[in-house]
Amino acid sequence: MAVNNQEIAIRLREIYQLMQLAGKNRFRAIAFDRAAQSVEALNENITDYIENETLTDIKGIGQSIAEDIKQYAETGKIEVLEALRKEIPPGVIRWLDISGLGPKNIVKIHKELGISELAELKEACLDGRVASLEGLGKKSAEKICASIEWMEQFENRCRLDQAAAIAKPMFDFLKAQPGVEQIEIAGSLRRSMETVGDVDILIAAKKSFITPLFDAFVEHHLVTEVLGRGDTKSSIRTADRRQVDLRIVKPEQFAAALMYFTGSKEHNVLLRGRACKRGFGLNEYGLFKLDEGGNTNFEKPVDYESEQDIYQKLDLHFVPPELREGRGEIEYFEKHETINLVESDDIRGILHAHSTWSDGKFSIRQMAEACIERGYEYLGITDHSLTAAYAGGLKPDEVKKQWEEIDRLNDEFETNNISFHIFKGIESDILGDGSLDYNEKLLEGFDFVIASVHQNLTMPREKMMSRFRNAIKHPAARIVGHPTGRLLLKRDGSDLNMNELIELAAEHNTAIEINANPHRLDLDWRHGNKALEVGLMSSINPDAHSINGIDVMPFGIKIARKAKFNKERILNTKSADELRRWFVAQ
DNA sequence: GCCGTTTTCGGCCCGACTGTTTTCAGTCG
Repeated sequence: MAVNNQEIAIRLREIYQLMQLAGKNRFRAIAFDRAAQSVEALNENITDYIENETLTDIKGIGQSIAEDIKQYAETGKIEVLEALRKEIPPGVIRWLDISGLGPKNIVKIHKELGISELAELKEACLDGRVASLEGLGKKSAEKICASIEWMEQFENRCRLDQAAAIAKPMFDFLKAQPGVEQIEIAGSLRRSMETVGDVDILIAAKKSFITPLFDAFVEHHLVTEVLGRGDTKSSIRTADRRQVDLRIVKPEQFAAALMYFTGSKEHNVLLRGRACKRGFGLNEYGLFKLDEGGNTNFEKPVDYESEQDIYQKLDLHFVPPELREGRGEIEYFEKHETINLVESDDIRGILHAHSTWSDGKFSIRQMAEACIERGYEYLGITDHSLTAAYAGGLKPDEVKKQWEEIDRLNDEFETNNISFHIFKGIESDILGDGSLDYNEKLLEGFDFVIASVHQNLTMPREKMMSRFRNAIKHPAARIVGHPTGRLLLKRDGSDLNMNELIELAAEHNTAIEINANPHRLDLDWRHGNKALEVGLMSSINPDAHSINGIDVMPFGIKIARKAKFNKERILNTKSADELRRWFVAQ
């Protein structure tokens, strides 16, 4: 049986979650989580390790877990996992995503109330059963209920990276089928929304190919459920409950259909209104000339070949899919040919990465070498600061030792004529009063400081703002990290006046990062217009805790584009020398 | 269950906050 790293990591993490719930030894449970993390961070394919019997070379995997992995590769099952699944009903695992509710109380509620579904839990919160349990009360029940409601809002949505991971194999598979003349991903995934509902795939094919194409689609090995099967559209669900819609249109309809199904709804409404004013009708089948009575012959669309052609007929330049949100893009592309958005090739270095000095999985050298391999010119190491004890935050004497290591590595690069530089950075906690984590003298010693909030994210808005004001005004702070602290589909971020924050940051020449981790994508792209207006600088940062963690950069770049950032306003498009100058300029 | 310049046992991320309590357990980052 062919297995991949992701799949193994998912099973190991499920064991971890179930062990927590089953009240097994905490450290034994954590061992499975650690093993899952190691497998995820692995650069090689785990099957190599299985075949060579070298699984225990992987940090965090010992004899026992190695056996479990082998068992899974051979039989598709893991004994421990199967036993745990019998003990804990699958519905209860989802409760772990409820913020404010942990394993202990989950088990208490599950056992004492005899419920195991999310909907039942919400019911029990509302009717007072949860509040009546010992150790829980009215406030706890309210908090759980609010969190469930928040989760329900996003029930059928997934993160951009999850959607992309499902779309890719489907897209590649369909593209290779006979009769496919054109194929594109449409919908919110094409627009690079941070969360995606359904994955939409659009194909242009002649009539005779339609049935075999839909057949191939619904029989794909990832499909676990066929939700619908028609002549123009079929929908399926995958094992992880994601929905994929496939539409097949006539080749001559493709451009209009792509435009229509890419959306957004708001963008489409504006386009249709614009078409109307110019004597056209626009829908998913094409662009049509209207007569004076507003009628048209739908058999005879206006000639066009691409989205670009359709935009042109509407007196617009091509609007990149990321910007089709009905937020001023029509007015802009009426006047301008292009917006010059930042591109992957513009990125020259990495500015937010952790190492084994705090909670990263790889040494500074390994992270630097991974950056060199990926063609980057520099790396800013930003481990956690003192207060982040849970993440192994650096004590002042450790900071100095880390600097020595960085100096040695930089010397080594220079001696060997490797044009690569490691910047000494830190991700300093913004403390409750907005001060940073080390004394002024130590802070001055860093090349740059990323200031991030990690604790007390739920302070009232005004308190939170005064905290950020102090941090932004701090001369050492050059970048604000993940401003709201949100975790997409899991936790709302801090309540902030983002407009004020952006203005203040621009005024103090402090950048606000676009955290490229697909769980965060924070700064939110919706603040792009304000950021553009005041000339805010940003930096697209992977917040990498492993080598693989560097490879989330494309998600950050997409969000930066969506937020209308050009190359000039992104710090890590600068050369190392330019950056050094920017860090010291106030 | 994993790991080890502390190596076959005894640790393992630890301090703060919250809500429930009346001295603390559970959760979070």
